Amino acid sequence: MNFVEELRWRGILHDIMPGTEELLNKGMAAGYIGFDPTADSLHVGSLAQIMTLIHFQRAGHKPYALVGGATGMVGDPSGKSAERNLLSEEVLQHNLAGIQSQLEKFLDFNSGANSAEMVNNYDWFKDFSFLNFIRDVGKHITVNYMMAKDSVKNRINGDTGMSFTEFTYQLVQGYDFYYLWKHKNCVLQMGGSDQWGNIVTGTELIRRKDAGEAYALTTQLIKKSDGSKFGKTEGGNIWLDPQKTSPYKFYQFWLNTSDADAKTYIRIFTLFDEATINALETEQDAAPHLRTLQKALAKDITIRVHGEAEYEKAIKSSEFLFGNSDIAFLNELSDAEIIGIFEGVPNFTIEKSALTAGINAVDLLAAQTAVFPSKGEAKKMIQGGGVAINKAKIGAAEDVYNIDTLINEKFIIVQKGKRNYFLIIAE
RNA sequence: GGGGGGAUACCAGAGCGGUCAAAUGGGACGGACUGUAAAUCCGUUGCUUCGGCUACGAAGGUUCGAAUCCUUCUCCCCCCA
Repeated sequence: MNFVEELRWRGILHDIMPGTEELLNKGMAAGYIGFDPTADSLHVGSLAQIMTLIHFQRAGHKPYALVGGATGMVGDPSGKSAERNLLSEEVLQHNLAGIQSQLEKFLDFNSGANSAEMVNNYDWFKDFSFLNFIRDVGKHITVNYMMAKDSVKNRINGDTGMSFTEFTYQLVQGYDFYYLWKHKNCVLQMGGSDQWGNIVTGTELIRRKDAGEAYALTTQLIKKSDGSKFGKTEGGNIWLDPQKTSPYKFYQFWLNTSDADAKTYIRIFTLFDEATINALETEQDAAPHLRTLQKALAKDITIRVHGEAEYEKAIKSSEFLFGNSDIAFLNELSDAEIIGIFEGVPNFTIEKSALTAGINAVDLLAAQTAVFPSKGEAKKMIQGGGVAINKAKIGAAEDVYNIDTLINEKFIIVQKGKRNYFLIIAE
C-alpha cells in the first residue's frame, strides 16, 4: 500500500500539498521530520511522528530524522502563547544525544537505498553567519508572508508579544528544508498539523530561491476524546526513556486508554493491518470489559519501545498489582522476586528501627517516605478512604504500623488511589 | 510623552476595612458505580507539633484590625501622540 493511503485509512493524515501523492507514487523519495530537543528523551507524543517515518520507510521511501540542534536554540512559537525560554548549549547537546539514540531504535538505518538517516541542523547552521543568512535566506521571504502565519498572528494579537528570535523561527526551519532539498534531495517535509505553516515556508523558500518543487504533509494532532492533553498522567509526561517512565508505567499508560481513544490509537501507534484491527475491534465490542484493544495496543508499543523482556515484566507486575492475588501470595516469593514485581513502582527505603516502636500512618507516608508531600495531604486522603497499606484501607490517620506490618520482614505496599502503588523497603 | 485600567491559590475569576485560608467555574487528586474505560454523583484542593503559622505582584505605612486604604517600586494591558 502506498504511504499516503496508509496514513489515510489509519486516520493519521491531516493535510497534504497537491502533487505529493503523485510524486511519492513515482518511486522512492526522501522525506524528513524534525524533532525538538526540548528534553533529553522523546515522549509518547513524538511517537506519532516516529510512526509516520516508519510508514514512510516501509512504503519504500527514504526517511530522514532531523534533530533540531539549531532550531532548538531558537524556539518554535507554534502553539505557544508565550515566549519560550532558550536552552543552553550544554543542555541542548545532552538532549540531542538522548533523542538521537532513541530514534535509532525505530528506524532501519541499514536497509540499502532507503536506509534511514539522522541529521542535525546545527551542522549547517553553526557556521552560517547572520549576515549571510539574511542575504541568502531572508531576502526571499517577505515579512508580510511571515506575518500571515497563524503562529505569528496569534502571538501578535495576543498579550505577550513575540521576540524577533521567535519570529525568525520559521525562516530557520524553512532553511532546513531548503538545505535537505538541495543537498539530500529531500522533497517532502512531514510533521504535526501545527507545523504546516513552518513547512510551507520551506517549500516557498525552495520555490523562490531555486525554483524548486517540494512538498508538505501533516498529521492529525492527537487528542483524547475528553479533550484533555494526550500523553500526560498524574505523574507528568510519559517518556520513552525507561529511566524517566518505567516500562511498567509505560505499559499502564496505554492499558488505561479509554475505549474511544483505543480505537484511534491502535491505528496510529501500531502497525497492525486493517483486517487485524477490525477483528480486534469486533472482539472489543463483543466483550468490552476484556479490553482487547487496550491490551493489544499496550503490548505492541511496549515491546517496540522497551523490548519483549520488559513487557513480560510489566505484565507480571500488572497482573499482581491489579489481579485478585492477595497479599499472602507475596510471602511465598523471595525478596528478589518481590523487587522484580515492583520494579517500575516508586519505592522508598526506611530504617527498620523506625517501625519497632510503631509509627502512625501519616508519619510513615509523609515524613519517613515521600508518598505524600505533606502530612495534611496524607491525612486528608486517608480520611477520604483513598490510601491502603498491604491492600487494606487505612481506617484513620492515627493507625499505627510496626514490624508486623512488614511482608517478608522487609516490605510494605502502599496504594494511593486504586492505581498508584508504592513500595517501602525497610532495612 | 500624555491619559486610563490591572496584578488574587494550578488556571480563569469574585471579593474592595473585620464574619476571608479567600465565592464561583475549570483543572487536578480521591471516593462510589464499573472493566485499572467513559458518563454520572460525592469529597478534597496553603503548611501545621492542630496552639497557631505563612499567604492576595514587591517593599514600606495608616489602623485595635488590611487582599481590601495610603506611599514608593516592578511588571502587564488599553487609548491618545
